[in-house]
Amino acid sequence: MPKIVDHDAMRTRILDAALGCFTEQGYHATKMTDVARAAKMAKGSLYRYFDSKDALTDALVRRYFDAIRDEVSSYPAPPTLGFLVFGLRQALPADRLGATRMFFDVLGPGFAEDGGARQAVDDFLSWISGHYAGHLRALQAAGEVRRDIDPDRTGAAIASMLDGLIIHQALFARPDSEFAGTSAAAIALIEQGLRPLAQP
Amino acid sequence: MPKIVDHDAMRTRILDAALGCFTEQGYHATKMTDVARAAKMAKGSLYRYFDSKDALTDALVRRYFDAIRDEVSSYPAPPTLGFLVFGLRQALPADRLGATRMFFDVLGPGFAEDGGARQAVDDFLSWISGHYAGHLRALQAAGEVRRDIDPDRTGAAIASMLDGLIIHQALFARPDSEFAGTSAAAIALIEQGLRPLAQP
DNA sequence: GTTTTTAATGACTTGACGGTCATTTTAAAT
DNA sequence: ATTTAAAATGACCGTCAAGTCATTAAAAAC
Repeated sequence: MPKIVDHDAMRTRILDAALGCFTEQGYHATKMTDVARAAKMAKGSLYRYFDSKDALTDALVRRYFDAIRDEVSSYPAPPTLGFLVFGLRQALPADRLGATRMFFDVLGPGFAEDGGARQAVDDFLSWISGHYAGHLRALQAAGEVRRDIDPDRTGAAIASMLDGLIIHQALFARPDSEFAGTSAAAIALIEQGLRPLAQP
Repeated sequence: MPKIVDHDAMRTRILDAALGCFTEQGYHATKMTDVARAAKMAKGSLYRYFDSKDALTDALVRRYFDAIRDEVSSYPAPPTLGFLVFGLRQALPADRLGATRMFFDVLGPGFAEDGGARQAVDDFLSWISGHYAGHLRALQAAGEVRRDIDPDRTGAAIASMLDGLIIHQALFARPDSEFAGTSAAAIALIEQGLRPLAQP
């Protein structure tokens, strides 16, 4: 007899609306009222699905990184250094900049709290570092990558360095051509750094 | 006849107090009352020296980066690749992490505004990128760095990549030993990437 | 010591937004 | 068509902090 709705679908609808608002106007500039309007419902309804703005944000951040992880996981392991480098280039897409700026916005003021959104990003970074490390290890075995690098440390280094490029572009938007040049230089540096010295 | 105070000294005193508060409690958790207490004055007095919390923050960020710029400018140009790399290592100090976290905190919500604090950081990044580019150009001439890299793009890439390391450590504090390992791997990658190929 | 002008003060005003809840609406079941 | 329990609503509340301003304190000049 009662009215029944699809709880999960509702949460998805709200998260989609929130992502749109946050990306367009920024996280702090977005009021719960805005999210409600974007999701075509009243503010009060939001609170049936998320306990607070923080809870909503946590769910959003987690969903975002889970999706990237799933996608990246589905790629085959790179058989050569060239393929690895190709993959790194793909990790610097223009369409991730809006979300990156948003995370900057979200995480800043939240640095006091330990759980929540920050943890989700932290988890992802640990994962991607390990992911790169695995590739590096395999490529070392194949003679495609210098033997004298530490795969774990270098994997973490690559993750942080690429994120540095993304963050800077997200916050200090340069012309696309300039960003492309900077990215290319960074990738070239990493590629040369990984390449084994030619045997005389 | 009127009472006179040293306006600049007063601003410095307030900025020092604000830096302490922001670093310790975070930017958003710090209220103007807190800054006033730390500076040993009443809240109303702050507003004689800074029009708003934003204005205070802008001045603080600008002062911080100007100081780094002055310091870095005073170093002699690196005569070899080894010296350049040594300098890059110095650019990853543990004592900059608190401030970095704070800037993250400040810049996030402010991404809507264009002037102000963000501009100050932007200016600094442009400057440091150019600074590295100058070193790279000189070292290319000296045969210490590969000729086939673009100094400007690579300078910008190095600045962003190092900042990535700093930001990650600031936000997701890893044990010092781990950060040291990741940094070392990153620097090694950059060094190998810059080094000219050995002539057979 | 008196005057005069600027500096300092902190209680108060103001605006804003996250979250609540009494009321109304909806739809499933019979 | 009626019942009924859950869902939706949005006006309202409480909180909180930035910024103001009438008043008081300070010190320079004489």
